[in-house]
Amino acid sequence: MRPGATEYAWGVTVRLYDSKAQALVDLAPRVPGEVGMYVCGPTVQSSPHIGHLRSALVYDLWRRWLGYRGYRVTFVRNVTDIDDKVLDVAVLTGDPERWWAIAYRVELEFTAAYAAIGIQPPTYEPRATASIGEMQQLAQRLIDRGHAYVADDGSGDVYFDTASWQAYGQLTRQGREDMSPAADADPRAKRDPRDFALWKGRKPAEPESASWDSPWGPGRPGWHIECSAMSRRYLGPAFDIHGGGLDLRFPHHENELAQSSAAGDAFATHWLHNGLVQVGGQKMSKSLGNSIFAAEILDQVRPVVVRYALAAAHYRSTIDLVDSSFAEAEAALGRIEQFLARSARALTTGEAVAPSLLPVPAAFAAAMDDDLGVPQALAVLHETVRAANTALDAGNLAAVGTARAEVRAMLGVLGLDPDDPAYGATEPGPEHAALGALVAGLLERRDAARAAKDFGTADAIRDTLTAAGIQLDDGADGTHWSLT
RNA sequence: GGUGGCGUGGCCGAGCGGCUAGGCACCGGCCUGCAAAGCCGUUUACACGGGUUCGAAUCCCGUCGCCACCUCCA
Repeated sequence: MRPGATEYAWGVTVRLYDSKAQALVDLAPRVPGEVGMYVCGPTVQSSPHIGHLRSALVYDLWRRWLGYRGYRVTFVRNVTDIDDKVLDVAVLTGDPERWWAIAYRVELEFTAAYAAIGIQPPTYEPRATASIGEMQQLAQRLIDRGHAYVADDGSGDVYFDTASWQAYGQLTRQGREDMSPAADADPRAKRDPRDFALWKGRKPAEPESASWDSPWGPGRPGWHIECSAMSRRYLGPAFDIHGGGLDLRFPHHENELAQSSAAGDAFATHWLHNGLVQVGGQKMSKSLGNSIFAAEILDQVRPVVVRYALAAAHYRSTIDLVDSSFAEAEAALGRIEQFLARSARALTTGEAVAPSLLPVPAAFAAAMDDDLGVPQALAVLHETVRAANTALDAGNLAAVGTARAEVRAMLGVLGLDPDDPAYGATEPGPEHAALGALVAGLLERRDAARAAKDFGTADAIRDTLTAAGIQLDDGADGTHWSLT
């Protein structure tokens, strides 16, 4: 247990905006000290974009913060690897039977992108295709309870009977009568357009490899029931937090809630919904062609900076990415990194403990406790850095040491420590030593030139190093260099 | 049309009737041979129009605008 953990666990109040209650509420875990959390993962049909990264990041931050607060978090994020969309993409490749190859390739892309920005792997990451039996059981339970029916057209479809569940619409506070029922393009054998598929009977044109035997004939699960079945399997019939993108509230989350409750499960106590990402004031969409894909941005911007940019805004607000967004994140994070480098040089003793085990300032904790107030928490972080820089200039090394520990603790909790191995930080190797020797030689010549007031030569050397991506810092204790 | 959410200075954001949070950026100053880094300081606000009040970003009314969902979507 980390130092001070006793003062954190269970006595503290983490508040969150519960989008079902539509209010800021105290987190009230079902089992004291433990939190079960389910988040809707991606449908692995096409490459991850920055919106996917933001969503995953939001819940990674929640999970890290709850963990810091002493909760044992069981975090489940699924992979929707069987779905209409996946099959549609497979058809385009000309080999629909191998839909699973696409799903797996895309899943690997997601995993790589998540890892790049320091998103920790979930406790469990179930694929939908591995829980088909649970999905069938849930559908059967709903049929038995009179909340679902087998289509009477011989299709093998099973639908949830929205008319049989008076609470339908409770998550998004819509009356069933208000839901525009005319929009159903493919009513099939639904009794009501608002009903939705729990099980989709296999159509002749669909790949054999995408169908499973069931009491209602061969077919595959509907999208909504996948999450109900997987959350139940890994977290139980009742758990604490269900998260997902704002765009999933309806119908996906509404349907999940309806299915699970109608089946007799208590389901999630709290609901979290993260804001979406826009680009230049516009929604990202395929038709506009303005999507920022993860691989693309990670190629252009340091991953830790991408994380900073996406984490800096409050999780419920829309992030509008503009041209300068990442440059601003780079500047803000650079300031912190500069302090880390400066303070490391000044302090002779290294840190003995990992940053994740250090305590954060109370103001930071208070901000995070209040519905994950990362913007305010970052303000505390920057204030700490400024105070520490002042202490550094004053030569107050004890204060610097304390502040540095706090800064590293805050960065650790936010997953923003640039030295974290997740960002590929490695021990300096022989290349670094060789470079250091070369730079040291140049710096000696520059020092000599400066001593002789030959600033033309001194500046030429600095320009050469700058052009090579090496930044100089003339301090009272000599000149230091770093890679920019 | 329905259901939610929201409009605070270049950006992120606090504020919940009075004491004009905070951070990042910008600009100016200090430091420096000059830079860089650091520190200090200043500027730019409460979508609009009414009203209530001694006093409103904060309360009330109206207007405008934006976003999400209602069809697959993080």
